[in-house]
Amino acid sequence: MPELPEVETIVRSLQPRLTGLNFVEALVTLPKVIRTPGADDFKEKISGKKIITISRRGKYLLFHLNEKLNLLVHLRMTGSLVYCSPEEAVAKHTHLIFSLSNGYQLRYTDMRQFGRFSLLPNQALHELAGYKDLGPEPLEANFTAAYLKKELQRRRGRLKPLLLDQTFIAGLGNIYTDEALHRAKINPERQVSTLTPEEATALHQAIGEVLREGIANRGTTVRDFIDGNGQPGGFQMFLRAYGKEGRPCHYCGANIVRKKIGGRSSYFCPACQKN
DNA sequence: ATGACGTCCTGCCTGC
DNA sequence: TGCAGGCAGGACGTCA
Repeated sequence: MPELPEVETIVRSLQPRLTGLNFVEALVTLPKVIRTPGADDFKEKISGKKIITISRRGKYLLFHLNEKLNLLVHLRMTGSLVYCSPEEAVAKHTHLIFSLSNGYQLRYTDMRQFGRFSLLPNQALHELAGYKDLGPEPLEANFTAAYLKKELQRRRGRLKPLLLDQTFIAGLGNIYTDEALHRAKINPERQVSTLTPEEATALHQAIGEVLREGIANRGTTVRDFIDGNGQPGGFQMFLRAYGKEGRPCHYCGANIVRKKIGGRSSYFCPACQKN
């Protein structure tokens, strides 16, 4: 599931391949993946547009095109965007194929069909539900420990669901949230209001660490994730909590447990991360 | 306003 | 062995 480090990895792998190329044509075989405008409009409007650059915001990929247009992509759970030769066999669950001006293709494959594409002018982008209310980027300088402390004070409820809330922090998903909480030694069910300043500082530190290490290792491939060249990531080798049910804790050796919190599987050490 | 829950979707895993 | 059913999960809509 592409979270911030995986999306960043995709951006970095596609950027040198796609910058300066034009979209020639879009072949849409599953129209519902086009969120806005309609699939027909989408195909017509994207044809001939030039890719100026590619960036990331939270878990969104953003293709900046000429004529002030943006192609916004959210890969959700199982989506992938791969740059390849038109001669390569088309993978199962491929729903969208862009032909590029150098003869290559950019293909969108998504087993669960949850991913979505939007083609929007600059202004409409910042009015789009889900995008407009994104919280701060956790690797940007303005996401400080002091900021996190202050924001935690005005929120209620359990910590983990809050960290997954994209309007609170943009880009964290289930994997990196569990890893950050484990490193900070904070229980995912802790009531937000009970966090001490020291814990908030530790959490801030841990979030930065796991995201930076995730990016340095080109993302986490538990099952599906591949980058823009079709290559898996490497951070799964370094996971300490996520998916480690029954395995010894990196810090104390106690068995990692799994528990549903807010409808999501959460992995944590019951000894290090006491509630 | 806020939190909880259902929805989308397919492949994999479990249990009979 | 084969099949049915449950589970996984990000974001968003709906409901309380």
